[in-house]
Amino acid sequence: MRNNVPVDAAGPPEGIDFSLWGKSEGLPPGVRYPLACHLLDAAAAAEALWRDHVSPGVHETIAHGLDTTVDHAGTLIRHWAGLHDIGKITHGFQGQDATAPIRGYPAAEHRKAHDHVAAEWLQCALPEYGYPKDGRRPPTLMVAQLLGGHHGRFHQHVSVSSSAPLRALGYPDDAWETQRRLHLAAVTELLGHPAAPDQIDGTAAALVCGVVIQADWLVSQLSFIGRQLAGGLPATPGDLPRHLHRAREKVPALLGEAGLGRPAPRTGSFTAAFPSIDTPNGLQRSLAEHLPRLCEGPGLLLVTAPMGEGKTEAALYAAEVMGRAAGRCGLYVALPTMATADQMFTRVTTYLRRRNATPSTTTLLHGMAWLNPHYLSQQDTAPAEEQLPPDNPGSAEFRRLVEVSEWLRGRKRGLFADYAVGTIDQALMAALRSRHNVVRMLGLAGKTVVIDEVHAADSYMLALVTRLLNWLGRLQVPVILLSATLHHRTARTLIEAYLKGAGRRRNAAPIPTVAYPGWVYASAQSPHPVTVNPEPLETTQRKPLALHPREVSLTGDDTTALDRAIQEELAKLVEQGGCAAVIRTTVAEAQHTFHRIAEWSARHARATGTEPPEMYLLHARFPAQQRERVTEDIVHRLGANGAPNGQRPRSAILVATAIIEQSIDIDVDLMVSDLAPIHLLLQRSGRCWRHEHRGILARPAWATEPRLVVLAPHRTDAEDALPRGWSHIHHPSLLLRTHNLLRRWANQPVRVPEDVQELVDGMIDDTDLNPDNPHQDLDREATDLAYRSLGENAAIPPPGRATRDLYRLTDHDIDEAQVATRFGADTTRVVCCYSDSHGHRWLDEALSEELPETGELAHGGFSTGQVRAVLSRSLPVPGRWLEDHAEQAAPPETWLTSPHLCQIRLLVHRVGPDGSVHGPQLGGRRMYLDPRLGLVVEP
DNA sequence: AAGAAAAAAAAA
Repeated sequence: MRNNVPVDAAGPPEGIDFSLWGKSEGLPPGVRYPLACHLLDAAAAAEALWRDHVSPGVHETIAHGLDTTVDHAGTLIRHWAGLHDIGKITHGFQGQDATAPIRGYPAAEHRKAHDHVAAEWLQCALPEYGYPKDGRRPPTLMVAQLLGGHHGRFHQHVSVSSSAPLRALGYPDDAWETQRRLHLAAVTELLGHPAAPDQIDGTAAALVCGVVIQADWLVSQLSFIGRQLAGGLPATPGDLPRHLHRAREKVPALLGEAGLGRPAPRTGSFTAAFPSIDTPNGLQRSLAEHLPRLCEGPGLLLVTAPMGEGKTEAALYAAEVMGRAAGRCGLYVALPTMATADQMFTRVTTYLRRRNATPSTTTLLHGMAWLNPHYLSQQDTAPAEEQLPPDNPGSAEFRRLVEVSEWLRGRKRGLFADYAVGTIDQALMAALRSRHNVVRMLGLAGKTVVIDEVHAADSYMLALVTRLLNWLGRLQVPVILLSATLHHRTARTLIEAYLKGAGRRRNAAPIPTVAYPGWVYASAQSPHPVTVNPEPLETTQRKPLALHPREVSLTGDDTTALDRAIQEELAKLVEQGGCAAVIRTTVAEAQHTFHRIAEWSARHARATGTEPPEMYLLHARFPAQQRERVTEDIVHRLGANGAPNGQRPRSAILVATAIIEQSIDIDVDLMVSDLAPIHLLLQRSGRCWRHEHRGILARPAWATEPRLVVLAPHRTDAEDALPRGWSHIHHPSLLLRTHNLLRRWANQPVRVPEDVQELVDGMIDDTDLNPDNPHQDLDREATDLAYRSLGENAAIPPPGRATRDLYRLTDHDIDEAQVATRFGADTTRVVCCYSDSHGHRWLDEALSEELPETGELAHGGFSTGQVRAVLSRSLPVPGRWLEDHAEQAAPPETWLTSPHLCQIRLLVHRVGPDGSVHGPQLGGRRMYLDPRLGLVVEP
């Protein structure tokens, strides 16, 4: 470390110009907040964040990356935070405020954004303060770049080889330059001129940038600046120490209001964490017995087990053990969908409430979180809350312990809460080359990251998960992965990515194969031992599953044979009672089958003198509210609670798309499904006799075993036996392979979980499964590879390559649309509205509720109620459908001002004077919102 | 030509 800091220790230098401002927006006319004050505020905030908020484990990681002690790292970070806006001392920036002309400074052409100026100027100025500019990882470059990135995007290094580099870059030796140097000197002096580090690791620099941004966001709040202004501003440089002192006094309260604390470790046994579980099951016992001994620092835990084996509780317990061992006691639970995230939020908050005696913050993170009634801020309190029992997440008492500050509800800040639950996308955005990704990475760094249902990720998303694990391993963040079915190679790839980030050598011993069901624990600390559960896991006894392929013609306009096949499977149900689900591949097929089965079952019931079965239809193309209602209904009638309460129908048939594959807790006596890849079929079969082990259901006599009938084509050798649309949903290679696999297993019941891994691995690896179409397998592999490389391209580079240059973390020489957490998601949300003969538009067919065209809030803004009324009727359609019909589908112009409404499009239905309804014709498609079927599309 | 489900998008 160097110590040649050229600053006079006698006090801050004279001549600082307090009319140079740092903040003016939102302040009263003519009032501007001096830059020097803002810089010291940010330094004070960074200091407090480091002291009171950053996790002990993150302290270590950053200090290690700066090759110094935790204390010295803190001094450096507060110093750097105090320099972040130094680029505002330019004619370009100061001239922005037209109300105050600049006096005594030369004009300049120079118009670079102030963050860019910081990056350039500091690169030249820091060496005078002892920052090395040569070597493998010159700290000068790293610090300049990380401060230049405080708006969320990094700038490229400039080459500064000329003898007068600053002049060459457009910073001549003028009054501006004098002020920049004075500010730099004053801030450095006031913050104790810490010695420059010898080297800086890029991943640590990324986290430090996150801290600087967090500090800047905190002290840029108008309420805080207002308080600082009210306390009086410094008049001379001699007043600056007092300003810093005042900022230091105020900042802890600022962190408190924002909800930024440090979660306390949760300690105790499994039974203490889950008092409602009398006897932990095999998985939970195994982890409780072995994990505490294995965890001596950070690591990765992968758990593979079928649904219903208590994986969530096991993960929450493991997170306590692993978080404590790694000094990161926060928690992020990531799920594949918004619906599953909502459910998990309730479970996790209930658990945390039991585990935390002191108030803590928990956020729910996804695009529609604000619609969740359990996730309200203190401001919009539900009036009925007082009557709720204290255990209900909506109750006042509950919220006192699980609180969310307004600040944490702001964009991109939710991961700074102690605990968070949300979509996997929210975690993946930390690993995307998108703006402010370092803010998210910092949020994750202080937590144990749990990713539930990893199997739900496609190859694009898996590439992003892999890169994220790479970084989390490097940053020593504990990770827990949960999966129902996972190809063994995928499991290995994920573990390797984490360990590689943690520094594992390529030639290290191979990762042992994961047994199913089972768990693997990989230590992030050298020599990176990997442990597989020592004894086989005891699992819930399940009856073997009969997987029965039923071959029938699936192509062509005539569906008689197909309809009849389904009817034959369901005949006994109609006659004797029972519940079944039929899963079709496309929405149109589900609508068609629903229609046919409803007609037939009514007829057949009449003929046999029984009650017709209740019919349900579920797919994504229903208005949101209706979809939710149907879902609730199904779970209520066919779920675990229906049986004991007498809610289970005598007979019922649910027709659905793959939408019921995830997150719907129902139990059917029989399932019929279109052909799909085996891991998805197994996932679906999880709803067959799901609650059998609880012994709460009386099965009809015809249902002697859990049975999944798979509707498959006659032939297994050619693609044209499959309906054309299917190939866009599942690769034909996987469908034909699965079909052959099913034929092989047709007379042999599938034991769950024992046979699952063999089936899942076999579908991909067995060379005999698709002998006639080698080109098809190649095509699938090529497609997978393409998706994977698209994911890798959208992701930040691996931590090793980021160590020398942060630019690649956020550069935008790739298309914005390519930087997404999901690939090819071209979805538009539409609302079906109804236009009467006068051209008035309504939200309902009965013309009783108007389409909101003007906002009812003060400045024409739309109220939550109005937004909710529209969004609750919205449904997703492929964007392509609306492509050439912008005008026809255009929403009211006033919607463009609302971030929630501006993306919504309209499907205008005309209502005639006689009440007849006509849906819109968009190009070759006629659409109509059918009250029973959802959005029907006719070609 | 044709299509499950899934998420997100404003910061100082």
